[in-house]
Amino acid sequence: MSANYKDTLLLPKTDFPMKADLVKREPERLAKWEAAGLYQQTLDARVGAPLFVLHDGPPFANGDVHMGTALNKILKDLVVKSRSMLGFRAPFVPGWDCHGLPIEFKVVKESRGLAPAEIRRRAEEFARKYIDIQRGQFKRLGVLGSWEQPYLTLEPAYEAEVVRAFAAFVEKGLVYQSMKPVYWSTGAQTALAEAEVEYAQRTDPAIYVKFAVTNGSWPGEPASMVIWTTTPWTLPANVAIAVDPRAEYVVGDFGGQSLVVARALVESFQSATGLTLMREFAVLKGEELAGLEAQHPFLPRTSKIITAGFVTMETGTGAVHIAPGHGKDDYIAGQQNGMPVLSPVDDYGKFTDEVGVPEWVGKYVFDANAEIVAFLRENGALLAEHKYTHDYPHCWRSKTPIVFRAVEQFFIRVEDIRAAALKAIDETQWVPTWGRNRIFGTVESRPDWCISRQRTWGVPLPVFYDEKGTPILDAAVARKVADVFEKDGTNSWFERDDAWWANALGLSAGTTRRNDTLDVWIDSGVSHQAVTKKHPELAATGGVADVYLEATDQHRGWFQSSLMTSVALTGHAPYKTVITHGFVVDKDTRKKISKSAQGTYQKPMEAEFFVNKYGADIVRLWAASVQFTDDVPFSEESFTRTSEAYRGFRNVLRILLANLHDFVEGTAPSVPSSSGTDGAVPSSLAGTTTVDRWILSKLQTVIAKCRAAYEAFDFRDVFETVNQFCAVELSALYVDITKDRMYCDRADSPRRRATQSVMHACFDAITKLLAPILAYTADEAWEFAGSKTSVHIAVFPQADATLRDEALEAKVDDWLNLRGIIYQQAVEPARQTKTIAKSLEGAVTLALPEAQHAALAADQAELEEFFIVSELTLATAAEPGATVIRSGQAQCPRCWRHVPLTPRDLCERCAEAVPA
RNA sequence: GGGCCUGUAGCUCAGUUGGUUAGAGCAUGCGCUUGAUAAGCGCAGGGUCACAGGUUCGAGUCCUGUCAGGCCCA
Repeated sequence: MSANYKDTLLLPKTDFPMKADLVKREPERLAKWEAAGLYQQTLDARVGAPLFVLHDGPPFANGDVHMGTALNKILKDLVVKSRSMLGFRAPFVPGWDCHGLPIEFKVVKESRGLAPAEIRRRAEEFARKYIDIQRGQFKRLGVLGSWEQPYLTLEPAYEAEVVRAFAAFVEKGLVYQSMKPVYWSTGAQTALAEAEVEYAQRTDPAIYVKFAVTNGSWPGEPASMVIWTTTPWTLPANVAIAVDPRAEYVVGDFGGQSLVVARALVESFQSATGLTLMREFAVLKGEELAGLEAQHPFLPRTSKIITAGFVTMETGTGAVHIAPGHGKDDYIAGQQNGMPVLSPVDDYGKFTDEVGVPEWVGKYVFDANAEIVAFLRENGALLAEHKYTHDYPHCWRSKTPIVFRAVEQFFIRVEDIRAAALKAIDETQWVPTWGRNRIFGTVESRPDWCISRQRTWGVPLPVFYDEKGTPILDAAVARKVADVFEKDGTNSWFERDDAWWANALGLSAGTTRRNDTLDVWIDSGVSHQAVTKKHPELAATGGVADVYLEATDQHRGWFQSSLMTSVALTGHAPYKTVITHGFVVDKDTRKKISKSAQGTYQKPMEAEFFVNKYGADIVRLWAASVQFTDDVPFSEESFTRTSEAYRGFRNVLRILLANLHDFVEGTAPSVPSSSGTDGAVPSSLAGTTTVDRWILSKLQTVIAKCRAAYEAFDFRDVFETVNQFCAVELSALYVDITKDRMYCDRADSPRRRATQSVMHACFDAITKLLAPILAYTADEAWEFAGSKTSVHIAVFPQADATLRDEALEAKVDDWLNLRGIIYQQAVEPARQTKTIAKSLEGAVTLALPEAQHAALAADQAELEEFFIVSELTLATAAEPGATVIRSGQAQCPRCWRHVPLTPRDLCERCAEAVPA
């Protein structure tokens, strides 16, 4: 009888393609989602459910989405989708940070000499272009959200909220004005950002100048401190001299003068000045000098000697001239020591009358250098002068040398809110936990927040000045400005004149305004007010989001700016939980792959490149498989590996679907679906065998673990858990073991139907548990399973405790150990010697200790199936062991098992399954 | 230079309060199957747990230092 029994088998059957073809299929599915309004459906499906809000930190609207940005957005999407499937109503309103220097810089670079309003129009155009590009790329990654109504920091309503927040800061007395040095272009009469500074070689006079100490008390008095500087023009602003507290300073007779010079620089000092150290009067530590005062060489005041960490022993004398109005380090040192900030220089780089020497007033500072040097020489304060060539910052537009110049800035008084901010930090949950220390440290030590910028592309600083130039810090005025902005946009600030504004706001004639803008960190920092509190679907949070999720650099950035503004406005943090992730780093070097390194980095790093090559689900699976709290290793190899794991998931879903091709839910005489949506009533486990109940028990653990992992934002654990379950429990064991019954049993045999019920439960659970991660593939499988609605509106299954059976799991663990023994000791060696080709051809003898032997005897038939062998003989022995021979029985031509055959030459089971 | 953090098989990661031959998945090699077939199954190899000290009867696990890397400051 050579009938082809293959046609009588119930082989797996499905149209779910083995080849994913994600690059082609994902866009089609995305189009379907959009047409059906899937995002809105996910919300509509949770009407009345508790609200969960992840508030989006706005990415900057320039450039393409690179892998770091993609990681961030995918992680957010994993949080949102999983919270939704955990039963929450989880709206996601994405946003963009639109103002700021990088955009202004690009716009101005393309076309110079534009009026402010024109710069702003072009900047907005630029921002909107990239918002569209990024929006498309984020959507393509499978991120669901309110993409058509995002929040943009350039929208009038948003800008108005920024100004209202400023008004509230003013009202609470947190805002004050003070001087601070900035890069200043005398050629363009504007402040510059660091990005607008370029370095060029320049030769300046380097001079050694002495300051006579007025109150020292050591041998060799009276002595003079000696400073070295390459910017003589900053000497009129000198208020202090900084020394290294731990360095040694020599008080000595240098060619007849008593001078103080750092020990380490005595030699270079001697050769530069020609003054020889004849005698040492004393040696002092820098810290011992602190507190002394020295006479300014040409102004009627003294300089205080202070200590500072930035003093080096590379050049000069170890004593550094400090002019807080002309340098960053100087400014900080001045602040720490309560020094005034002097800046006797005007917009054009000319000395003002504050300079203190009438002849110099009106002189361009770089021209004044020579006069100052000459003056010092005449007065005996100059010890030496030489030419010094160095890289000096220049204005990228006017090519003129830059001056550091203090200008009026506005600050938020951090001290007044620091304690409340620190308290708010401890009331927040930080993931990972060390995030708390990170932000606590920065908030604890941060200086006052400088919130004004001399920039064009930003929210105008709503401050007016009276005729004397005194700023009018008035909350009510600022609120009126906000109302105008909300109605007419912020360009009105630049397009209308002072008279219009004075009139509109009821200020006295002659009131003026300036073109300062607010720090962009204020923009995004008040999003908890402008977005979380205002968007209708988020409003119930009251401005406190459940989660903020950004990269670790945001501890000093957005996490902090949001915290400070929220504490200032409301007294509490704007978030309950803050999650941080690391940066994407090169797998081989472990060095970061940053957006700014894009130009020099040779390998591709735009998300689009990988999405178009591997598919969004591969990128998502990659994001879910890494420990995101650390830096995330990245390489193209990551994607080939991830693709392998993906295939594993896909093939398991496929074989389950294929085995369920003739399954009708509810007709089976056995187990419940573990679906949490349909409230399936657990029925009996009739028809099931040990292996069915085992996989069901395991499945409950998988469900419980994954739910807990999602709750803890541990997506990697979900990945590992489901991967392990699919690869080992399902693919290598359950599906393999049940092939015989699935293919060969009568279609409606209780055993086969029970198996299908179990497989259905597995498919249902795995598809849902994977849905947040494999957003496209899970939905595709769900559709092939016959669902009319998206898997993304489903909820996760609940673990069913009644299906958990630890004793049974322990029993199967024993079986698995025996399976290992059989394959290692018997089957594999027999294959090597070609005794048998596959395990089903074998007759195995398994020898066991007495007790174990007894325990197994009752399960003889199930064990043959479990081990996938035709015959199993149990024997006793001291140690477990196994042997195999080729089965002597004839092979059933249908199921290929070696078992006794009926007269029809089929085994008994097959004879029953195939009509005669 | 300071603060916070990271360093376990080729890759991605587990390793509970320090305790027997350090695990998993994937990848690799060999073999089987051809009724999940551009799939599936089995077996095997692979780690001086960054390095060096220290505490301990015993350390991947605790302490100190070094090196490499990251973020934020200076």
